[in-house]
Order: sequence, then C-alpha cells, then structure tokens
Amino acid sequence: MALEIPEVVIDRLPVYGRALALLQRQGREVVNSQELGERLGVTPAQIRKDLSYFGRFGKQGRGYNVARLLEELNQILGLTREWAMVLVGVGQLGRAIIGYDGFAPQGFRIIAAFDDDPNTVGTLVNGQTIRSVSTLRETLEQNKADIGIVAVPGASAQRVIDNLVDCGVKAILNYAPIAAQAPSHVRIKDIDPVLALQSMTFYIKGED
Amino acid sequence: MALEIPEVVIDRLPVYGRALALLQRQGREVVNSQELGERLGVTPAQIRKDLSYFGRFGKQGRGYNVARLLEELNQILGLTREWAMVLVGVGQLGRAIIGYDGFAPQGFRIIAAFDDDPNTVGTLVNGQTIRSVSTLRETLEQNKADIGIVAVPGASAQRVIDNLVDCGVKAILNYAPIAAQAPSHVRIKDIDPVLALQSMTFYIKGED
DNA sequence: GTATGTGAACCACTTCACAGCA
DNA sequence: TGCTGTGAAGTGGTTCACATAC
Repeated sequence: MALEIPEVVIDRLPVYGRALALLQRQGREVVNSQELGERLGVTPAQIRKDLSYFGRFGKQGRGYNVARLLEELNQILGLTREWAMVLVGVGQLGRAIIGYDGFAPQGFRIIAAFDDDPNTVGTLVNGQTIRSVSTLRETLEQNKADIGIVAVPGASAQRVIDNLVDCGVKAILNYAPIAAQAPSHVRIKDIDPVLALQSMTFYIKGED
Repeated sequence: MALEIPEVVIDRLPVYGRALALLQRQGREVVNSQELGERLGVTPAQIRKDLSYFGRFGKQGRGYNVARLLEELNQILGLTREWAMVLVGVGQLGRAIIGYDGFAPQGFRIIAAFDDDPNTVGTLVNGQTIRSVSTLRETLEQNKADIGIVAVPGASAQRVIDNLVDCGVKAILNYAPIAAQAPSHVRIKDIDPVLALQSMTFYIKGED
C-alpha cells in the first residue's frame, strides 16, 4: 500500500496534524472533514481521500476522533521520535534558527551548529557552542544527525550540502537562495522568502 | 492570453530568474532549456512550455539570451519596481527578517516594523524604529504598503492578518504556524520550516 | 544541424457522487 | 440520518514528439 502516495498528500498531512493539535488543545474530541476543511481552506473530499491512503480513521455519521487521528498522523509521518539536526551557517539567519522555539516542541533538536568564521567558532549562541565546519565529519561520526539545516550564503550552499550528504544526513532544509541538488536518497526542501514574494507580485502588480 | 496560467508556472518563474541572474553574473550570454533544466532539476520541456505562456523568447538552434529572458521575466513578475513591505512582529524571527539582506537587492523594502510589546516599541532595530501595532492603520494611511510580513505567534497571527488586509496590503507573507485565511483578492503565502521538516520525515523514517 | 514552441498524448491529482456503515 | 471511504469522472499539469525557425 505504501509507495504510490503522491508527495502533495504527504505535504498536507502535517497541516492536518497542526490543525488537529490545535483542536485538541481546545478540548475538542471529534471533528469532521467538513469543518477541518473549512479551517484549512481545503475541500472535505480532499481530506478524506488523503487519509484513505493510510487507513480508515473515521466513523461514519460522526467524523474523526481528534486525538486518535493526530496520533495516527504522527505515526505515519514519523513524528513519534526525536530528530537530530545540525545547522551550518551561524549568521543572523542561523542565529534565528538556533533560537527558534518552534522546533523543539515538535521533536526537532539542533544537536550542533557550525560556521567557518573564526570569530564565530567557539562562541556560545543560545546554549550552542559553535564549531568549525572543518569538524563536521568527525562530529557527525560521533553523533549521527538525521537532518541538515543550511543557512550559508548561496555561493557556498551547494558545497555545504554535498558535505552534509557525505556525512550521512538523510534530509536537508535549505535556506540558501539556490536550487540545491542532492542525490535521490536525500530529501531536500528549499525555503526562500524572496521566491515567495516574487511570485506573489505577479498577481498584485496590476492592482490599484 | 493572461488568465489561464497555472499558479505552479508562476511559482517557477522566479526560480528561472534566479538561475538566469547567476548565469548573467558569470558572464554567460546564451543558455538553452536543456542546461537551465539541469541546473534547476526541471525538464527542458517544462521550461519551454512555461515560457510559451508569455511569448517566444528563444531562438531555434541557439537558445535564450540570458539578459533578455531575465528582463522579460522581471517584467512579467512585476519585479521592475520597488515593493513596500511592513513587518508585524519583532521578536527573534522578526529581527532576522529586518536584518535579512536578501530583500533589498530584489526590490523588496521594509518601510516600517510593528510590535505590541511596550519594551520593544520605540527601540531601533537595524535602522528601523519599531512602532506600536496600534499605529498600523495611520502609518499605512500615510505610506501605503504592498505586502505585509507576519512574524507574530500563531495565536495572534490571524488577527494581525485581518488587520493588514483591512489596511490595504495586497499580499501577505506569513511566518506564523497557522493555515492563515485571507480574502481572495489578497495573495498569501505561508512559510513554515516545521511543516517542511514534518513532511520530509515521512520519507526518511524507514532508513538505516 | 540544433534547439525552440506547441498541439496532442499522457499522467497525476482533485472532485464527484453514492454505497455503506454508525 | 449523517458522514466516511472510495471507485469513477473530471480537471489540470507534464511530457512527448515534431514541425518550424535559425
């Protein structure tokens, strides 16, 4: 049953999970695809179809048990364990990433941070002692990391990514403004606010 | 010709533009869809098809003039002018956004920044005097902003977004971890690194 | 000869609509 | 009765393949 699930579906599951977690905090026990869809701007059929790839989690005439469905989604996505991440690049962006308090509650932990600026290496940032990039390999040999976060300038990003891949990370979150390449066994997601802005301008440029 | 262009196509144009800008800096004058595709991990046919929505920019047997195509894309996307942005939320993330040096070179300028913490209001961050959120309306009446950037906690994000929409912004870049809603005449893009991580774990959870 | 531009074919995702179950 | 789960239908996007232009 596993390997024909569209990637868009996988991308939506965390969105569902986030909404369910909110409902749970609000004390809701049951939700139907209609209401969940309204909250997320997604059609109810979409939600039901997406979930049907993985099992039957609802009850006809009633809807979904919030806690149960959330638990199932966490299981499906692999969110029941901790994930170890390393950060490369401790400039202003990197510092914000280290300080971001949204990772830890979801089980994503930054276990080490690297930079190549001698003035930064050795300093303490939010409880992390910054290491030299040249020690990346040995550090990761001692403590495996699942995910690499790249927050270096575009010009050095691909090199850093290759390096991380070599050191065995299985996924990369890339903040550098390049279309990064990675071998197919390594997942990669680019986050670039400028690209987001540059596509929105197409739609708003004619207005007022 | 305009209104049947798929949104995915619009989302890819800035990616093409970014690659072309790099080629231009490297002194390249011509590129074909084959090479551009390899650099971006996109099929050549995809690129040609995407561009064909807007005109014929290439020369058979030769390829595309880098400078010309870049100029055309900038025109199409509305990137030949400056865009005024306001930031709401000057916590750690907001500070990183103010300090980010990737916006200005692309014509995106933060003209004002707001927070509701009395200890933050009035302080100077990267040359920006932080204003009270309560002055959002009057500030935007004096200086129109095209785009709002939201970097507040999830719990207040939708309220801030509604506020920005009321004040006439035409697009919103939302960093808060919610599925934000906006009226259809306002473009909105969510940026959430946690969602990106949570979908990648699906693929890497079975490994090693 | 070489690479674009583009209908046509293909494929993937979304939505429909309803049978089936609570 | 109400809402899920799901084949089938529909829609939208991608890739093919070749006529066309340089």
